[in-house]
Amino acid sequence: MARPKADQLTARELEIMHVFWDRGEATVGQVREALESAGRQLAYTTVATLVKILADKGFLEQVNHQRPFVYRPRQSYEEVSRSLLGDFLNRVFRGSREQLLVRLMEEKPLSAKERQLLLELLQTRSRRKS
Amino acid sequence: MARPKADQLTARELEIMHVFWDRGEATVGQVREALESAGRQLAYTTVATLVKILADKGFLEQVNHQRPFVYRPRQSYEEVSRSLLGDFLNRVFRGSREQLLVRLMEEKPLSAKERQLLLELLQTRSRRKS
DNA sequence: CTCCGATTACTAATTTTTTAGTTCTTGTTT
DNA sequence: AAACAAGAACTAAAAAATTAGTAATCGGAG
Repeated sequence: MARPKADQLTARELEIMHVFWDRGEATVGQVREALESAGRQLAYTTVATLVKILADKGFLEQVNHQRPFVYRPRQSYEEVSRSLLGDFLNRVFRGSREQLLVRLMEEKPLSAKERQLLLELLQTRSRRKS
Repeated sequence: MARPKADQLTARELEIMHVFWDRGEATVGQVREALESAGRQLAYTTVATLVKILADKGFLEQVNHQRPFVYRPRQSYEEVSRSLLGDFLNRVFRGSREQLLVRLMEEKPLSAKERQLLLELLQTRSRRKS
């Protein structure tokens, strides 16, 4: 038997998607430039290939018919990152948010902003004590 | 050019590692059984291949010389999960713990235990106000 | 209208991943 | 000692991932 299909965003695909989530829409050339500014240098055709794959997988859609084709995300950053996080949580921490939280927090102390957010989460996301 | 090397734990490798982290050490046969009980059915040789790869990558080490060989983790769950989380945080959330927290919490309300943990984190992990 | 440059489509090469079969070893049983 | 069975090592094969070259196309410059 061989490797089975699995339709997830890979590391490189995610880098591409970040460009689209930042800009809303872009051409292959613009993506290539953006990646270059961010320090990742890829050939134009490489980026084009990735964009095509992402379109095939349903993460991007073409919005015009004139040449240079413009693409935009079909799924929001919120949706995709939530889904990726869910997978990751299961794969690495077997679904334990607690475990994840412990690991997440043991690196650096909380910033003021993070502290603020946690306080807020504690209030809004906790089960009401009826 | 071709695909470059990247030495990370894959999904399947991680499943194997979980068995070792649970038991401390095990033979290939024991790993195969454990996976079967957990619902994943893999041929003996498949598991053997994975174990070999993990040993090559430095995640497992052989502890004896009699057959059947016994292996144990060389890196703790804490270390590996922290490292994986760090990568994930960068790749998906570009390092923003806040973003991750928001996504993590918007699924389900906090359990009592999680609530407790957060309270504790707020106290111990916050910067002291000097 | 033809050629040019940009862009898109097609092809390709290489490594990894996932899965498992085949062969080789080695200790045990008759 | 011969063969048997369990396990380890070697081989294999298909799909995915990553990277990019080459070929086709299309709109505009001359």
